[in-house]
Amino acid sequence: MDLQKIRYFLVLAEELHFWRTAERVFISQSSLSRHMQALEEELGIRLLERDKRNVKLTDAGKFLQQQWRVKVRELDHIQSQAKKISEGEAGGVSITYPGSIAFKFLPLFLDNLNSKLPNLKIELTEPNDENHEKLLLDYKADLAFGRDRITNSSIETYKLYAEPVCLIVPKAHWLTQENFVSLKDLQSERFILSGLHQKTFFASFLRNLFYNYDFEPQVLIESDFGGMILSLVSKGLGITILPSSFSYAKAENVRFIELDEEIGLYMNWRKNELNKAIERVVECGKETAMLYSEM
Amino acid sequence: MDLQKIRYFLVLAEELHFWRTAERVFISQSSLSRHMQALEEELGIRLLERDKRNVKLTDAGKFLQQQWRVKVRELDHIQSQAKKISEGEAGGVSITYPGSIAFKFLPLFLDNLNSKLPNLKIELTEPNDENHEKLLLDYKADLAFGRDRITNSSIETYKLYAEPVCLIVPKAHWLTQENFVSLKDLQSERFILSGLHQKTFFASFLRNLFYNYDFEPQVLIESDFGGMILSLVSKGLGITILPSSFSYAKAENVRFIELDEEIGLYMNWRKNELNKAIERVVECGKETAMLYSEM
DNA sequence: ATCGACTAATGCAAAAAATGCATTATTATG
DNA sequence: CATAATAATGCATTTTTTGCATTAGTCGAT
Repeated sequence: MDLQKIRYFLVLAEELHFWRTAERVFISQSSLSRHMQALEEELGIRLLERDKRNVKLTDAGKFLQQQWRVKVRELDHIQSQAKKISEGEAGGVSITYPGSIAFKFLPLFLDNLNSKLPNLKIELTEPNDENHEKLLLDYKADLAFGRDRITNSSIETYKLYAEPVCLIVPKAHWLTQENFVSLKDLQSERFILSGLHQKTFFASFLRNLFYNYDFEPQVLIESDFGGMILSLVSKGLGITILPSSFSYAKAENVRFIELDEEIGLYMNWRKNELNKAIERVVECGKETAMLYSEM
Repeated sequence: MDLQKIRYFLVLAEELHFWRTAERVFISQSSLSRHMQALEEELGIRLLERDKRNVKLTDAGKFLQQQWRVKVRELDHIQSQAKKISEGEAGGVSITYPGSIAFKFLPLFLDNLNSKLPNLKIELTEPNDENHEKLLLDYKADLAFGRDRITNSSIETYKLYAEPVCLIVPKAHWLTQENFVSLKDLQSERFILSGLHQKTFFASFLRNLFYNYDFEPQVLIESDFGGMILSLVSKGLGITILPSSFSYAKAENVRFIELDEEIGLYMNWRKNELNKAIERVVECGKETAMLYSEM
């Protein structure tokens, strides 16, 4: 069975019109017609109800449209992943990262990486839901920087460094590193936090933090995007808690106050990976962490 | 890209020998050789390292073997599901069920179903892990009988009936329906239970039960298979708790003592299902439940 | 070093499949 | 009833696939 036929079918299932479809896929109407006949024949399944004027999908056709659409995408994705493996250091890796490292560690890392493997194509994404584990296992990502260690037997993990978590207040705020005693004193403050209800590691870290200090913060605004939070704080709309990495974001009019708590940065990637470029990228990550820690 | 080529590749990736592979797939060696060349060409990916004497997979080849193997299976499965839809009431449905209903409700249901839809092919499985939800969503099952209601927006659920949960003891045991007061009196008894650590609904039901009566049972033996548990009880190896349905299993030498707790039986299936036979099967299930309740 | 056995690739001719044009057959519309 | 629309089909042409026979490397035994 030819995948091409399936692709044609998927277009036809959208268009429901042989001529337009034929045009869209650059073959003649007659060829398309015969492709569809052949496909139905091969499967032994009626896919289309044709009267001489209209085309519509049978139930089985609708089902196969839904299912095939997904699988064809997956097959394409698999192929592009295989290509990356095939091309090794001239290929590519796709990397996910938390927003906090975008200002210092990540640029340092990319710079380092680029000088070591100048031909490697790099694809960066900052995932919203931080489900790194799934992204790695589905080959949507090859290397995931994250705030937590993934515990999965087919994923390798490495701690790069730890950094303090900071309370961030507007410059004009009464609180300073010197007069800061405990989070408990901030019960009446308004917080801007990244979605506490979320399942990300940082969200659960925060929940836990407030739980330990035994109070519920007044959350004024929620945002997943650290840069946004920072800018709201600088506008005096509230205070927040973020990893100290954000101090490199050059936000104006804010003050960072270090807490006792620390948060780690981890690097996660698939074990037994066939894409050999990734090993090199991992090495480079470890090296960058050294560099970073010494700065 | 022809799926057939991929199938050939998967065989070749196992055999690593063109002649043997060609024989296994009933084509000539030359044809196979050219198929593999064409496949590599199309993908732009080297799959095989050939010297004149040996064949082995490249890294990309290994990757594609792993991934394609899965996807090809999935595509086949999709196709067979489409076939069932296409054939309607002359097609088939696959049904999962918990062991407890195998003695009375299920035979009644199947009998009823068979008289209503005599051409329908039925595939029965008793899943170990009871992850009905996933089975339904992956189209591994079309209708799932289970002890819990699945709450998923694309799954429809219907309560068939509720039945008491029973304590089951050997005939010679001192405990009877009359002298039974509370589970608490059974702290010193030895239990044979279905794996309490499991994630099945019945396991969590049991955990909850013991939690409410505020004691931890002494679990002597664990088994997932109700029939086995029953036979162990009849041999005097311990006592157990199971849905009262098991009383239809005609186990010798055991006594059932009804508890106050009840447990339901639910029927779950996909919403907006294209396989029209399933609607009829569902109806039939509801009808059977009426019948069953009146008996 | 030489020979023979083994194995993947290739030249070639025959067979099969796909393609597009022109045409047909059917149906909806005015 | 004429017309426009549209999917299927006959047919000649082109492209692809197939298997046989052969070639060309490679390994191992002598």
